[in-house]
Amino acid sequence: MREGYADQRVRMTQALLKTALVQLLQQNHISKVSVRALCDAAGINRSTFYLHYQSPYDLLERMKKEVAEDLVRYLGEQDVQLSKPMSQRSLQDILSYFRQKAALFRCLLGENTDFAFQRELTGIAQIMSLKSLQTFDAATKLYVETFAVAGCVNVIERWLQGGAAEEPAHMARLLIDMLFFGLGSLEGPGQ
Amino acid sequence: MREGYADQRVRMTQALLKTALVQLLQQNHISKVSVRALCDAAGINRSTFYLHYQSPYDLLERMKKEVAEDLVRYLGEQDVQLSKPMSQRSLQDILSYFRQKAALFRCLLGENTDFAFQRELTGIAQIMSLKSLQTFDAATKLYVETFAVAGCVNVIERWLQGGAAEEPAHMARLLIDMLFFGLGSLEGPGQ
DNA sequence: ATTATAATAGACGCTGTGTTGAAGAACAAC
DNA sequence: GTTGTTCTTCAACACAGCGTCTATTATAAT
Repeated sequence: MREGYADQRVRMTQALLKTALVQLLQQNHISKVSVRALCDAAGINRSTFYLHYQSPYDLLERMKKEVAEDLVRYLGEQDVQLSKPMSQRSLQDILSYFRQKAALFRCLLGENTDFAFQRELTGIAQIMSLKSLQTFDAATKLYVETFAVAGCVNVIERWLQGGAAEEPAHMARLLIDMLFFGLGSLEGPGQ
Repeated sequence: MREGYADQRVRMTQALLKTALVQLLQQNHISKVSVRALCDAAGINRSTFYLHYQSPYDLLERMKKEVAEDLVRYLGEQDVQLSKPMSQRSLQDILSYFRQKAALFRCLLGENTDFAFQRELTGIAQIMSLKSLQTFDAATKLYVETFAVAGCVNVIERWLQGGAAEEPAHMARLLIDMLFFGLGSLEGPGQ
């Protein structure tokens, strides 16, 4: 069940399938990715696929889960603090991480998958939930979190789709400003 | 091609199919909705379906387009001004409209469809684009719009999923505050 | 080298697809 | 109402992909 314990062949097979899926998702929506095409692209026998996954969806979900876990681990290592006022530095770290794995995130956040990964990220944000929100009632807190995460995730997605041209520091500053001070604080072309 | 010109039978058929799709989307992801099941649920012959649509996806896309057009028409009638500081009153109108058609929007924005409708709404917002953003460079403007629309749409989605319990006025105020003044303005349980 | 396990090839019935042609029913227009 | 048109139905079609299975081969772990 767990990744690290499998034998060499298994890891190879799964890696090939993951790569193939990312590749196919550049062009087709996940719903149009057939087991056949996936296995062809991976150079894997169709029977073998079923030894590991139930469907392309299943594979995609597991990839999301892995990426999410990896992200959480990274955030832990960097000791990123979403609590208290989120520092620009922390956000910048996160953005750098995203840019580093741009192809994967672009795939998982892109239009060819579904909302699920965005929800996954929302969940992460909730776990690390902003301390400053704890004074709100539950309903409001949920709305605020949703607003913040959805806004950020979608901006990040656009940033990645556009090739992540801007520097993480620049994006971090923009996000922080919008988040904490609102559009009102942005009057005029800031910089 | 256009809806209004079709004969009575056509309108009946399409209405039945739309209702059936909304129904099926309560439980299944769009990718799992087969033409067969859709036609069974609608009480329509499978051949007939292909006379009007290419696939369940196609049907869903057209529904989204219709809803979007209807929304734009409504916004026009209400003379909603997203330009200048968006008034709470305008936003409240929009939210009331959403609540009024809650079942449909919940379906179109929910987890069983894809990002497309959210993008559609982003497009609408861009057309009515906030005047106050025109001073920004193109890239920043896109990010700001993305942030604002994604945040709002996702909050609205959660609101609808939860049964739209809060009053539109309350939600409008919350959104306006988050949008223009940021999370910093929300300290403490406001009301 | 032995053993265990993974990957392959090929076949199976099944379900859904998209199209077709002929027959029937409902409609709009007169 | 009758007429001609258009829409819907029904049954059948070849075709794609699915998910499972068995026997066989290949390869990693010990």
